[in-house]
Amino acid sequence: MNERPLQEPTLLLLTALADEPRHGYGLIQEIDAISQGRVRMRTGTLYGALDRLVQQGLIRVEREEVVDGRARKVYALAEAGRDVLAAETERLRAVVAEAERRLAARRAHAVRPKGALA
Amino acid sequence: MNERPLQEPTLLLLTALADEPRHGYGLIQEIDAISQGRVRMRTGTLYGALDRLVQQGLIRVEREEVVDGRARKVYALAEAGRDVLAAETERLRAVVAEAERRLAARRAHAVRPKGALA
DNA sequence: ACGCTATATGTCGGTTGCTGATATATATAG
DNA sequence: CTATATATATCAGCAACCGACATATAGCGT
Repeated sequence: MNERPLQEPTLLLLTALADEPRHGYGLIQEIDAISQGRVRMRTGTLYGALDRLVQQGLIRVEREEVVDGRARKVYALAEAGRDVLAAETERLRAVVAEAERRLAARRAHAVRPKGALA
Repeated sequence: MNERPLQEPTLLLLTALADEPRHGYGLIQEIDAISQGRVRMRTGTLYGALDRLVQQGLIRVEREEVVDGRARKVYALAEAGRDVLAAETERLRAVVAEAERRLAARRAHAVRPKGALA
């Protein structure tokens, strides 16, 4: 089992699956929405990651269907994936809070860029 | 310029430098503290990342000193690094909030593992 | 009929960042 | 004189991501 922290594309994938099952292409659009257009999931990342996550038991193939003549694979978050996502978000939340605290509480060490005025 | 999202070791490095300058080995201990012992930064990751971040202009070598006969390099967060860290934390905070919202608002689609009883 | 865009899945080479191991050196404690 | 803590550094290997390409159907405009 891989205990390494999730990279962002993977984190977003699990997040996009957290409320309901979706198919690959739908995930691209969903992630685009979640990130307010800042992250465009590439298909190379997507389908590789989906296979990997199924392999790891974090998600599973819910069903395969054909809609408007186009084949779809619908993925759902598995229990293990839900646990991992919950743990990961909690950890990240702590890191984010710490970073913001430090950014606010920075010292006089603070960098003064050459061109900056008082 | 690399616009890819930061991985966690890098995020923690910038966070650890956000309040005041520190030297390499001090960063290992600081990150250990920040993450409540959950992340042990390896030297292989550390010194590689420090070089890379200097190269990218996110941090800089503040000074070199000798304390108790041991040489140190003290790194400080640069303006660019501060900006990146601020942007990154803000983005992560949104993702974390979204993930938690979805985890809470999950549907009846919820996974029922094979062995589970009612 | 033809081309373009959106939908939909997939492969593959290359790059990047992290891991784990190894190396080097000084100071302190036992 | 050995072990541990402090301190920096390199390198092979690996896993995940990126970008480009491939394939196919549906629908819309011209």
